[in-house]
Amino acid sequence: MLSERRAAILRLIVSDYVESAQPVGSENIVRRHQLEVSSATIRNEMARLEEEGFILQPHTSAGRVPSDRGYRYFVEYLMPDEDLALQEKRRILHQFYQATSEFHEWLGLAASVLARSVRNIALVTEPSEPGARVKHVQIVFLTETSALLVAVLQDVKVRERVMTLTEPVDQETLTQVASRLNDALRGADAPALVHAAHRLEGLEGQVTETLLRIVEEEDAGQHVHAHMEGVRELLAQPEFHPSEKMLSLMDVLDERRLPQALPIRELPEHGVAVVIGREHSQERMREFSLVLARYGAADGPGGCVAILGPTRMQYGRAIATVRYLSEIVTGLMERLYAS
Amino acid sequence: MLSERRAAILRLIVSDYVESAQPVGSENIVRRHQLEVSSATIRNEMARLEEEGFILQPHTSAGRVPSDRGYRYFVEYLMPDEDLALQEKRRILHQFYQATSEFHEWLGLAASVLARSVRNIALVTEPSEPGARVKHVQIVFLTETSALLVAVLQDVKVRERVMTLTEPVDQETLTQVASRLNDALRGADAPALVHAAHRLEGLEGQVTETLLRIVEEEDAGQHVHAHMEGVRELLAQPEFHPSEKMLSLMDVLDERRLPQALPIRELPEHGVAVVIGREHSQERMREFSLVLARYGAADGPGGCVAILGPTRMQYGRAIATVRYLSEIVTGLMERLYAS
DNA sequence: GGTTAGCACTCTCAGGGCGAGAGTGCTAAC
DNA sequence: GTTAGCACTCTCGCCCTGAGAGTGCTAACC
Repeated sequence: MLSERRAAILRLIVSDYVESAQPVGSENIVRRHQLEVSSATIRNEMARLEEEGFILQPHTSAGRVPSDRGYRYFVEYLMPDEDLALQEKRRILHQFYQATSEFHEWLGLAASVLARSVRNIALVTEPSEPGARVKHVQIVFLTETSALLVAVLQDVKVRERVMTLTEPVDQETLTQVASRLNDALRGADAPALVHAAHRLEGLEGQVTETLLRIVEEEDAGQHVHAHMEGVRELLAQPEFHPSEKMLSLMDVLDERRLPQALPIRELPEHGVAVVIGREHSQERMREFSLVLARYGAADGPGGCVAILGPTRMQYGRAIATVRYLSEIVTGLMERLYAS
Repeated sequence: MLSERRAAILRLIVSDYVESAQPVGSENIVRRHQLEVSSATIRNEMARLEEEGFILQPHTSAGRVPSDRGYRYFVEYLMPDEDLALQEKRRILHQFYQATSEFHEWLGLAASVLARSVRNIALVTEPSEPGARVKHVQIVFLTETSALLVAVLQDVKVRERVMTLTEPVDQETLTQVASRLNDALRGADAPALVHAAHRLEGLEGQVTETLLRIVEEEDAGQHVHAHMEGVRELLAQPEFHPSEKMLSLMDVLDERRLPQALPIRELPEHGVAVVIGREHSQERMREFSLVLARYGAADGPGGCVAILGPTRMQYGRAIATVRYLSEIVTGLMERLYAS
């Protein structure tokens, strides 16, 4: 434990440094906080604090900076037990009342509020539970030899998977299978599914095994998705030496509507479109170039493959790669929608 | 149209500048490409190119840099019609054979391959189709007064939504409603749903309206999600003046397993955990701090709310905000799982 | 013994000066 | 139309310097 005075000094160093991002010196500390002692005394104490590893000096003749250990001590013993002002709480809560009622979007909102509130990166993960269980199953006809398995898990999570079938079936059969499995597998977790998979045969067995794989992946936390916000806030902090151009890129990326900003509709049927710098309709994109291509069948569903970079770009290579990947994805999709 | 020689010079300027990120000068251009003419000639031509707006000078006595118009001309007329080497194509294709068979993940893979291949940001959107149609509907019992609507759209997209019901129902009823709606609404698009919503009453009407809202949102492209990769690649380019610390942050973020890296299991039931700098088990996180809290009921599903930033952080504020938001999310979740 | 004034010392940082280097445009001759 | 030559401009890296900030030590003081 630190003596009371040393602790007080450490507290001041931490809070000043957090605020200014500048190493804090003994002289400054007395001046800013009107301490009753002289800077020499502070210096003596600081020397001790440094010996014990709570603070460190970037170089001689610089002020002190808290070490990890210093921060830890601060968090553990020195930090005022802060709580948000009532007003701020109300402001935050308010935003949740206005939003949609989709839980998923609430999480995104939480991340966004958090990031803006503390000017750092905020992460909010989707909920998950160790022992995933099947709540409901549905199988949808796609083609004669493929079907979409939709599984609702106990914690209101929906997982889907395309299955390739060994023999042709119709929706009627699929619905019946789903109905039987719903009775048999309600509330089943991984071990129960293993058991059931041994017992069941044919289509039912195949579906059960797919369910098992879904549940196992869930248990392994493989698909835990996190909403991330505030990268721009963080990179704007002085320790990252932010450059003008970098921040303007971050602005473009933080824009939630980036995918919508892609001029997909204007794409030629085949081939690659290039938008360079000031040709962009959006102000923010004026420093960047975009190389993009559509994928998917001409009259069917489709999306786009794109590259975003500075106007200084290897256009030839970019175009060739975008084109090739859009072809690959188109191929994959044809296989999925089958024929 | 540019004269042949001027076009050739523009091409050299573009390709040299793309490679080096340095303004290119007349002397250098003749030396590097062993031109038959002198630098003075090049200078004359360059002066013309600048007059016509194809290139520009950052300042007197700097070399020339292509303008947006210059790049455009390059892309339109000067660019060699590049195609990827067969070997490279094979390398790319190979990765698609190894991966899972989930279309969604293929798109992520495409983005990742693209980003690494051209060292820029890659975007790949999920497929979408202008006139969304309902393919299959399922309704899952959650609580007496809430149900989960799962809709499969024509283009194999699954959308879910929690519905609050006006009167208590059981799974039996829900299944019947779903079955009737599946017959009535197969292949329905937005206008058809509007029509049906008018005709149908009670629970069926409510579900149809929810479906309508889902389809409308889909048509508006509101949920077009894009896989984004390669932010780090791009920020490492010289025009962004990348700093050491920034790149190390990007490394942490590009790590796909970031959510898994959060030590959720070790979280206390209530309260907030703080991990500072070198306390992290992961090498890469050593320069950063993490403030995190669990949300969700103690024995039910849950996730985590976290802040990631440099060790220089307003811990007090961060802790208070994380705590408050985890409480809010916990509350929302309780309402969802109801009681 | 703790505190402090005084002081010599160290190191960074911003600014100025300077020369090298790169690049330009112009002119006159080929 | 091309080019050698030249004067000119501007950046950039380097060095130097002085100011400023900060430190540790010592000796005196309470």
